[in-house]
Amino acid sequence: MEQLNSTSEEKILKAAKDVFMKYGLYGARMQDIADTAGINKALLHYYFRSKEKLFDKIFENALHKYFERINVFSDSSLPVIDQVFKYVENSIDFYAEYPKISMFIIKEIEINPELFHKKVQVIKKGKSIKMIEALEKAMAKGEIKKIDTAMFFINLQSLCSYPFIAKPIFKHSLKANDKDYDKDFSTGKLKRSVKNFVESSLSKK
Amino acid sequence: MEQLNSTSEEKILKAAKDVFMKYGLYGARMQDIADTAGINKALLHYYFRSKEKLFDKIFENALHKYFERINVFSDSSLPVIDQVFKYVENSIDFYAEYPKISMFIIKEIEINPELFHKKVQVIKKGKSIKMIEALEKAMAKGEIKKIDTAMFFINLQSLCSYPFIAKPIFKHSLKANDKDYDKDFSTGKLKRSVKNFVESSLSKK
DNA sequence: GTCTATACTCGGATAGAC
DNA sequence: GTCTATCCGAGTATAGAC
Repeated sequence: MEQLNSTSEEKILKAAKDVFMKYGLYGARMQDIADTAGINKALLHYYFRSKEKLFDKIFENALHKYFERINVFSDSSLPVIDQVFKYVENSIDFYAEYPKISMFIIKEIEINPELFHKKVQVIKKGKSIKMIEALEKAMAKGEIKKIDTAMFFINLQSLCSYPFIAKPIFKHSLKANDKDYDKDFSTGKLKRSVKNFVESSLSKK
Repeated sequence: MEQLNSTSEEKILKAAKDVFMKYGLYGARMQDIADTAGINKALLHYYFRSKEKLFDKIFENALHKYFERINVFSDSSLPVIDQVFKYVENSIDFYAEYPKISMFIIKEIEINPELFHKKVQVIKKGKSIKMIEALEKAMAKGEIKKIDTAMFFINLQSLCSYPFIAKPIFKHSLKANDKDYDKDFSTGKLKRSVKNFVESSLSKK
């Protein structure tokens, strides 16, 4: 899957992302990355010195992208529910594009929690989740139901990301072939159903 | 983490499960499994001949356990909503006990889809999901709202399993330390919130 | 910058003693 | 059944030519 109009470094990063996301740090093979990138194995070391360093780069990029998405919550003047709707749409579009990102992060945390904590501190600098803060405010003003905002957040993340993660299982369980699942399971349908969840969880009547 | 009152074979299976679930087939190391089991590397080969064969055993066990859980749906005389409630409780208890099982299966499908399909055919023999069938029936009788049952099933699985899978991320994002998360995130709270989802999705009024 | 050839380490597997 | 010692292929990394 060589990309013709890109530098070797870009090709390597793209290939490394795919291979590391599939196999993890220890499961991935440098040869596999080189083949995927369509270049020679020695070149990997020329650009990134070692497997660990290359992995580090990929992992860091993934963390950035993920936490950026998680924590965007615009301070617009819209009602908070509409803001959550917007968040849901963006999240689902995001996961449709990067279905494996959260799994990748989760797996690597399991293997190397220290690395994760170190890197996340740099990225997040102790910021708390904006959506939760906004919901707390709205709740205080009586705009929405009284809820456990952290649990709501967990539920929301679950609904938005798990369908993409577990796609291979669902595909099979629901006895649909590739085409059927991808057709049935349009992101549009998912968005509607998650929004229903938001509505019934937050709306007062 | 050697278990004193068990045979070597049992120790190996337990250790192999932990190590394979953490690192996957290619990332796992036989030495690591042997150390975890508190036995010698040669003994692994004595009992299971090869890494692949040992992995196969573990993967098969996981599939069995997982699909058994997914597909239990009692034919009791209870209203279908109560049956779904029951299903939710059992599922959450199950995932609390085996938090990594679905992730393990998903990752390995990604790496070796053929193996998965072969094994699942043996396990499932083409059976479709009982809960979905029950819901379709109830819907036809007008007992519940008109819904997309497959999407409902996906949502339900998401709500029940993702919180356990993503625990390491949530722990961090919600800025709680281990204790806090485990306290806050009681399975009781989760069960209630998922049941609310079921209620508002299915109940006619 | 990119390649081929090669050094060296790691990890799966086996032989053989007990 | 369980261990130590060892073999050998696979995988990371480097040297050096172009």
